[in-house]
Amino acid sequence: MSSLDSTQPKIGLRERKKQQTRETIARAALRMFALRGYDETTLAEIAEAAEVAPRTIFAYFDSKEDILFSEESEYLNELKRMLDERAAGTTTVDALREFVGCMKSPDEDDKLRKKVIMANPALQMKMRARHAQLEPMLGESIARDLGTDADDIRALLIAASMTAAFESVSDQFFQAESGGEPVTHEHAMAILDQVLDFLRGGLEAMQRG
Amino acid sequence: MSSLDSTQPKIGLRERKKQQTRETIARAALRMFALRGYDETTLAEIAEAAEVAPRTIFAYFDSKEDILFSEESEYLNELKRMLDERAAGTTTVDALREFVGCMKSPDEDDKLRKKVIMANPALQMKMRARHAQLEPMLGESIARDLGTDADDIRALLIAASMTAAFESVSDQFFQAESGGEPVTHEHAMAILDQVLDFLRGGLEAMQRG
DNA sequence: TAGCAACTTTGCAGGCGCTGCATTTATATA
DNA sequence: TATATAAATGCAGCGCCTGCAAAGTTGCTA
Repeated sequence: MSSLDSTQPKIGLRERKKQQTRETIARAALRMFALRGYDETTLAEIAEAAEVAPRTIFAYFDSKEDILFSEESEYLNELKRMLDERAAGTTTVDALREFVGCMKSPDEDDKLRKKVIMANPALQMKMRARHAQLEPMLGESIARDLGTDADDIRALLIAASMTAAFESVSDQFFQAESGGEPVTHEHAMAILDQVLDFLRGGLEAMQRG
Repeated sequence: MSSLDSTQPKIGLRERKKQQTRETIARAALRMFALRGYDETTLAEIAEAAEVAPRTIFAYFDSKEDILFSEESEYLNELKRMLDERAAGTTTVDALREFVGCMKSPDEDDKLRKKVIMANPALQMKMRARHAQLEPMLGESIARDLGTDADDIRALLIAASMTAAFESVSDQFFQAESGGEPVTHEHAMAILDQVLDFLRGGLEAMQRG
């Protein structure tokens, strides 16, 4: 171990270059999607703009779609991690609250991505499909909280409501850019708490019913 | 009007043949998907089995995916129609209740379709995406009931909950085949009513909160 | 019933996304 | 510097999908 001292070349030139190439491709693609449309941009053109061979793109992304969505998907993975590794005693709802609390507001690229997606119905559908992955994830986590199966109607309802709340919050984060008032974390939390009231009341009513 | 009497050749041979061809293609495709897998079945093979030219398939279906999903989509269209044309005074919830009440249990082809979809993660995602279309539809309808915007959190929550309920019911309709007890309309209605209790209680709690 | 108009089916050429495989080029290590 | 490892590329090819024009059907009417 004496060989690795103060300087830490742990992440060699290789890794750095890879990271850089990946980002170059993603940025080039995003720019072109925004400028000319998703369908109108070919992988060959992206490759040219990123100064790589078309074949190389597939060393970094699974598909054209993935170039656009992979970054956003990181988000979901992070949430998944938080749900899996949450401390004993904390609930799914707590984890989601914490997650929303830590959400960063969208940067320029996020906005561009959203713009590209919103300009293309097929992409909107694909985005929905990705977001929909959230629901079974939450449902499972909630079922654990409740000590029931994942197909328990209560778990499903809670998961669906929380997903809706989450979607609503992220939508508003974006819509805020285009004219609306700025959406703060407090605002997001307020919505989340409304949803919590809704859930509490709903579950109690089910118990009684 | 004297010319069109008892016999009604309204639907000519042409229309009938078209309908028949469409069905032939759909059935051939479904059989092959079930037998060999969706990805493993090419359009050329489907065309051969259906005894049409490959190019002809696209006269009837928008895409390979559409061959599998178009029939199921009819379902959603019907629901949409019911929501749009529902009598004044009846709510979205009423319309959904009626719809679930009229749902026919799945036939052999429905089951085969489900099997094909469940065997392929990508298809499952696409199915989710299609079902997700239901939610904004319901949301809009509910917002009308409530006299609010479609992005009102209450409308979103109700829509999400109802969608979850609907999904749960149709899932159970299918799962019932594979070992579980048969799921009756009464059972479905019971779930729906539970969800209604949940909604009522939740909305009241939000009001108070 | 012959012939015309409208419609359906088909073939052809080609674009695009994506993949496997082999080769070349660049980086890391001994 | 030589060698092992890994990334980038080129190439050939499959499969989905499209536009377009030709060929084949069907339905109506003179």
